[in-house]
Amino acid sequence: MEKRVRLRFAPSPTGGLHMGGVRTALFSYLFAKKHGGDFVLRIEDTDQTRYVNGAEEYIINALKWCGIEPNEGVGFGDGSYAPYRQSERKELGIYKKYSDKLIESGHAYLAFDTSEELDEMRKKLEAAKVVAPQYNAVTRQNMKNSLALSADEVSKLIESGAPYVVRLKVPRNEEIRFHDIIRGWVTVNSTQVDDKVLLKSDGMPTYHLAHIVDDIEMKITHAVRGEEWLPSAPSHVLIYRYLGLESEMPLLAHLPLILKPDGNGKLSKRDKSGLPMFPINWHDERTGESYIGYRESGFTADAFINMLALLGWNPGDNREILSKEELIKEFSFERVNKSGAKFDPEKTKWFNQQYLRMHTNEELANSVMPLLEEKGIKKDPTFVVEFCRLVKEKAHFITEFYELGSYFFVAPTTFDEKVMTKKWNENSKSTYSKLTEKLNALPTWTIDSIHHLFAEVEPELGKIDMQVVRVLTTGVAGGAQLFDMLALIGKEEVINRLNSALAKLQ
RNA sequence: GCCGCGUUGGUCAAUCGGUUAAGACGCCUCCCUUUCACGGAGGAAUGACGAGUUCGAUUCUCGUACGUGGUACCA
Repeated sequence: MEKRVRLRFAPSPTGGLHMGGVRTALFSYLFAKKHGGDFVLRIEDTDQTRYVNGAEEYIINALKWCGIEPNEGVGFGDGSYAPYRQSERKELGIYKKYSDKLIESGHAYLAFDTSEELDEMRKKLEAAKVVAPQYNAVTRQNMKNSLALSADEVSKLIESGAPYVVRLKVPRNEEIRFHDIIRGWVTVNSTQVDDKVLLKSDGMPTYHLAHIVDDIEMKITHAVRGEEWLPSAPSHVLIYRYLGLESEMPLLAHLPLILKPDGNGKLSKRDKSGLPMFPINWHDERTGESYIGYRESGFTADAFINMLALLGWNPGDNREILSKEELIKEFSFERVNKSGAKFDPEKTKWFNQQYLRMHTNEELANSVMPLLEEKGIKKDPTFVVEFCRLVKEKAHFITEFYELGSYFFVAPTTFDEKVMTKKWNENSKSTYSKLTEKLNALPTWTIDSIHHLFAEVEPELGKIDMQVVRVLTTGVAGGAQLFDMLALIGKEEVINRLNSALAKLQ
């Protein structure tokens, strides 16, 4: 029988979840859903010194907004493998149990070196021109550990209460080969792998031990994480092997990194393109810094998710706009790229624009209404719905709607100079005054009636320049469809605007 | 420094030894439009470099360069 597919997203609550992390969660989620499996949220809070208040809650809320909802885990309801916080799981004694097992089988050992002693060792080795100083098969003989010390000395140290860590005993010069679903076979020589700390002196496991123990205990079938973990994967393979569980090891998938749009390096917390790096607003209590989110920048969650999914993955055909259901249907790790992808702000905006157009005017109005109210604008829903219809074609963000169509609500005080200097002449005032009168005489005020009036009136009044009408009524050279816009603004307001504009102009 | 991973237009990318090397974003031109957009049609722009394997390499191998990640009692 095939094992039930189970994937986990396992962030550490050391800060806001950035978009790279969201993508990792997304890919895991898509794969789990595609195979009718489980998606678990596990919180890896083993480093109490870096714990940030509010980070865990943020992660949960961010996943919720994105629609990447675990069916099991912190914030989403316990399944059969609770608890889902490593700090709580430590109380179960599971990490200790596995670490003891490794010690008993001779694959791990106790190390009493203080951090000062470790620093000293590294300095000494550097001075001796050793390029990569590390705790390993050759250096451990000169350190304070249960392999170098006599049994007597070790038990004395333990009795005296000396703090110690548990380290993995990595063999010398051995080829470690493992398979990655995205990258294929990867081979590393164990000489490059150091004796990783498994259990810290405070009794907390490190990531290396903890995630393996939990993946085993939680029956995880696929371990998905960022490429930055690739170098430590050999250590993890060794742990599974020494535990006698290599054949049950989850399939590994190391995702390519998301890189900065310009220049080099991976995405940082802020980008000069102005686009957010976080899904929703993030305020770091510890540093006092705030970061804007995609949600608050006027992105829709479906657009954000779609954009992220296509950063490092594609469905194999030309489709770029895919719903969550389609993403689930099409997703596979085989189609994930190996190389890092530069984040493209322009394309990101384009994605949101596509989704903006797909949403109905009523849906958009629901999102836009509160934003208008913040500006002190109260309009009835039918007005806002029509406003959305007229503005959405040119908007990239919901938050742009007001800015893009402020003239719907506020009469102009200045008039686009470029247009006016080019198109306004001594005859204009009389022409547009007459036009105003004609408009004022219109018995009905609809898009069609306005349109017709403009067509009819030209032989009599001469050339009417639409852009001039636009500037007189809105002040700006660009904007929504002219007749539709005039219709929505309303007869009285349009006539007022024209009159006051004409009064100001010569 | 060492080790891992990567390298197709400016960016995202398809191709799984044989193509005029798709498509998308952005950019440019034209068309549509009595305004603004949308839309449509075109255009410029690409296999890092060097060897090898092969009848044939973007595709396989090696080297170089470049990029990126790791090198903690952090994840």
